[in-house]
Amino acid sequence: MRVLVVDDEVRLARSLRVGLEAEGFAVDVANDGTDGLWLARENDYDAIVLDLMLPGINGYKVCETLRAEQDWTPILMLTAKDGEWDQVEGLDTGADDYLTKPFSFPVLVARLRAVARRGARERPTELRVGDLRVDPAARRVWRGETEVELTAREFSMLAFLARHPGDVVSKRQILEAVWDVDFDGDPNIVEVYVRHLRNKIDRPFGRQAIETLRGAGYRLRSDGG
Amino acid sequence: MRVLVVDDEVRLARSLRVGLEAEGFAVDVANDGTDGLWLARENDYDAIVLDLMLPGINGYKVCETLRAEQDWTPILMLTAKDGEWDQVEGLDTGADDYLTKPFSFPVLVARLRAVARRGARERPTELRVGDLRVDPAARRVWRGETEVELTAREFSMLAFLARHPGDVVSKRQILEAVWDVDFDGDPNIVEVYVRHLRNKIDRPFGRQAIETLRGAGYRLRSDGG
DNA sequence: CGTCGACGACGAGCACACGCATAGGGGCCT
DNA sequence: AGGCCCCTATGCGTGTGCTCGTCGTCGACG
Repeated sequence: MRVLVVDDEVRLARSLRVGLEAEGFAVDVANDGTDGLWLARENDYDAIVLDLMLPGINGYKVCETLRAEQDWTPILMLTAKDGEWDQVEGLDTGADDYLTKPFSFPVLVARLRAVARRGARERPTELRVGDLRVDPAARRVWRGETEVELTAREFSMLAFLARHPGDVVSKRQILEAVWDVDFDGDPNIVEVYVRHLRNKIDRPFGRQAIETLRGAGYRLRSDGG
Repeated sequence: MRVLVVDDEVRLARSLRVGLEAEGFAVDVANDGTDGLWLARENDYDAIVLDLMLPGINGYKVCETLRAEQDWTPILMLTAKDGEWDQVEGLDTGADDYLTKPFSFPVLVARLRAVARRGARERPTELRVGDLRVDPAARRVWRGETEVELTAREFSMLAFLARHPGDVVSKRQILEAVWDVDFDGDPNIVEVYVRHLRNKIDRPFGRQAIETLRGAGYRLRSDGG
């Protein structure tokens, strides 16, 4: 169980290292945000304990950056005063849990085990394919900076494609994912909706994100067209 | 140290009772939400372990009800699948901590001690979505500076929406959260209440906080409209 | 290099189910 | 007894999903 501790308070960091190692964790320590980010990128941790207040890059940004780079390592955020830190905000940044200082060590361990056990869940938050952004939770889509309105079916289909960027997906796969596993209508419907999608996310922007592979299926270009 | 365990899984409840008593807790057990609520009202516990999925009144509602009655007994929420339960939502309902099943017993004990030690906290939580303010504890709502009067159902529904600002919530989700997990009546009821809400928090202010997404559900604009 | 076949693109039209609106009855509490 | 709230029931408009027929285009093969 590998853990990265990012905290600038040297004494606290040290006692965390000792304590966690006694609990059987393998611990790395960084004393500022830059180092923390670097270590997090280079290694594969089971969890990261991240202080919010840091010299250089603060914990908030570190977390945000990792998530933006598709790194979903579980993060336990440490916050100094509960007043100025909004829990919701913390979790929204992409942290998996938070703890308010001062905290008791057993609680930290318990929480750490909990977030690590849950593991790096892949986040549904936002799919990015080139300059195409799909947010399944909010059911919103952007091409670059402009938002695009899609109907339920259109969205469902784009979301499916966006989950397989650069891959060829057959008509059958699309039918099963977007319609039903035992869909037996006219497969033509897929072509119709591909067209609708192209009219909304490609044509107005003079781009070509959805490619046709004759006899094989469709492919969403991973560079977004 | 008195603890109330509310869980419908009889075997789990029993082993929790045995384990916690071995740890020195005095344990009461309820097997459904109704009993749990009743026991919580009648007695003065140091903490409550509350399962989310319950027959009768679900854990979500139990928690909400207690808080509405100004009962701040620390609550540790147990959630079945981490997928369908949003941690933020759990904490905002008024729970003090949460634990995802399956969990290890020592972790449960540690967390339980932690929330109990912290004690009955005074309630801060207020949900803010744009200029819309929802106070789940006090059951009050403001649009800007003017307070809005809502009925129980209306409030429950708005609170749910406010816990997912900017996200689409399906009619099914709303039914499960606001009504019951196994609600089987006419989903039309959701539309009716959406209308009521709009009449109270949107129309008088010439705003549009609740959006309709055909075939998908509803969305509370995160800027409040 | 030309022809033919198959697959996909396209446009328009139709049906329907989804969501909106409103009214009214039943139950609970005061 | 009255009022309030919750839910059911029904009609209505419209956006959405889907069907269908035709046209265009790619690719294979002689």
